[in-house]
Amino acid sequence: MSKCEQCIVRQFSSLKALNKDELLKMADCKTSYTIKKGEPIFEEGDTLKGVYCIKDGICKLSKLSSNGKDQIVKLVKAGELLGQRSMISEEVANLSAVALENMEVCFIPKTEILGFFNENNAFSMNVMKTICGDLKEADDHVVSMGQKSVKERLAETLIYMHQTFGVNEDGSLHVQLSRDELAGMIGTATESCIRLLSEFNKSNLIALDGKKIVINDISKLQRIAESL
Amino acid sequence: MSKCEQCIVRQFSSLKALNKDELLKMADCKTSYTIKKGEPIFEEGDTLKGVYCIKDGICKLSKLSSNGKDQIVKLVKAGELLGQRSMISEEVANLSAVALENMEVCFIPKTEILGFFNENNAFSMNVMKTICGDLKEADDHVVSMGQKSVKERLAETLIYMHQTFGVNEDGSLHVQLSRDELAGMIGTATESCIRLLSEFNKSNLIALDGKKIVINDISKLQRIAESL
DNA sequence: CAAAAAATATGATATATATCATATTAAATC
DNA sequence: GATTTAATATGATATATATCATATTTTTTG
Repeated sequence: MSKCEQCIVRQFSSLKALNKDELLKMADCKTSYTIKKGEPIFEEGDTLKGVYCIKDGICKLSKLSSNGKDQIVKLVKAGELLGQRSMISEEVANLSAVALENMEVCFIPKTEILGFFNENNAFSMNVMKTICGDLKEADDHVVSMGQKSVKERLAETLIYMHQTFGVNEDGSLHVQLSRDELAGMIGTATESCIRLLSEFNKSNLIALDGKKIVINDISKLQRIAESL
Repeated sequence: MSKCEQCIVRQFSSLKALNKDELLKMADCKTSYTIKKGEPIFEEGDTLKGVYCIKDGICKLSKLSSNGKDQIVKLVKAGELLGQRSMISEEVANLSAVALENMEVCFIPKTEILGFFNENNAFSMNVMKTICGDLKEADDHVVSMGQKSVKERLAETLIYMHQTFGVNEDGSLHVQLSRDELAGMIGTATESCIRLLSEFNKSNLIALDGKKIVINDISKLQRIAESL
């Protein structure tokens, strides 16, 4: 069993505030497992008994709307934690987390995390700042959703994916979503999403090759995203 | 100068965790003032030097989108605090806070709040839970914005205002927004908002009298809001 | 109180987006 | 590898929503 010390999650998340003793304690009670592409880590309404460290892979956080469709609220990558909000609020999960690729995650029981929380001020401050960052992002997301057209939101989403998750060797976006999922991110019908992608393709803003998307002209996309 | 002990904000906000000593300390360094309808408490980009307690009145939290329009993200009423996120994130304000009615607010310097934060665990836990609650609300808001039609969002917003801010003696919604502001809440054009209000009025779901809105059939509105 | 300005309202029309239909391609399964 | 199933793509059309124009009402200002 690894000691958590060299783990990517430790480098990027709130956990960087933990000391050696705390890391050892955590390593002792963690459970590691793999999640296959398409499988859930947890689902909305689930009672979470701890938090999940993402060691490898990317997942989507989504919520089922009353119209029967899923809205993807956020994508989360290796190095981040899941389930912190539910733990602090002492509520069931508000969002579902589903793997977009094969993933490696560790589960840390709530009691352990809450222990660090009470004893290690830097850790609790980190958690707090992460959640504050999420809140700011979510507020900005509401503004985009309310004020931008579908085309603007698509441009914005492509840029977000490019900047946050980067590209493969061939220059294509590393996160690969189905057209349906992409539509679920921007809040539109799948056909509309496909049509706009074709349009961006025809005007050479992007290049399409199956599920692969290469961004050719990010500054023009940026201008579209900002209603200019 | 009042001692904060009996203040409505103390009863409803994170401040309920403060003890008598802390309240006296806070009373000592607070500054109270009034804000007239339409005036800002702070604006996006402002560096906040503390948090604001709302003693009386309601304000809107909004953000200017790149299309030049304001999206209202949230309404906040007496008993709540403003500026907590910026304080924790150590960032400028992400949203503007503008009074929808004449308001009474108290300003508490950051240093004071951070002091309580470090010494009083119940207080910091309360702040944290409030922010987690805001995050959940914001995520749900994103889902509505992405998946619901303008009509559904209008219905939802009317219900939200009814349930959160209540009604006057005559049964009209207590929060009074201009048509323009209401449009800015649901993320639509002012004319569309006006038209849908007329439609709801004609089908007797609501009654309109100037800026006053009376909800006649909340269960039918609920059904509209939920795409049923 | 009158004049000006702003907010509300409604019609006409344009545009964006959703929906339905169907073809084509890619992926999964036997 | 053939068959089935799902994903992608595109056209035709319907619907929702935005925009522009203008009238009416309300509010503000002098």
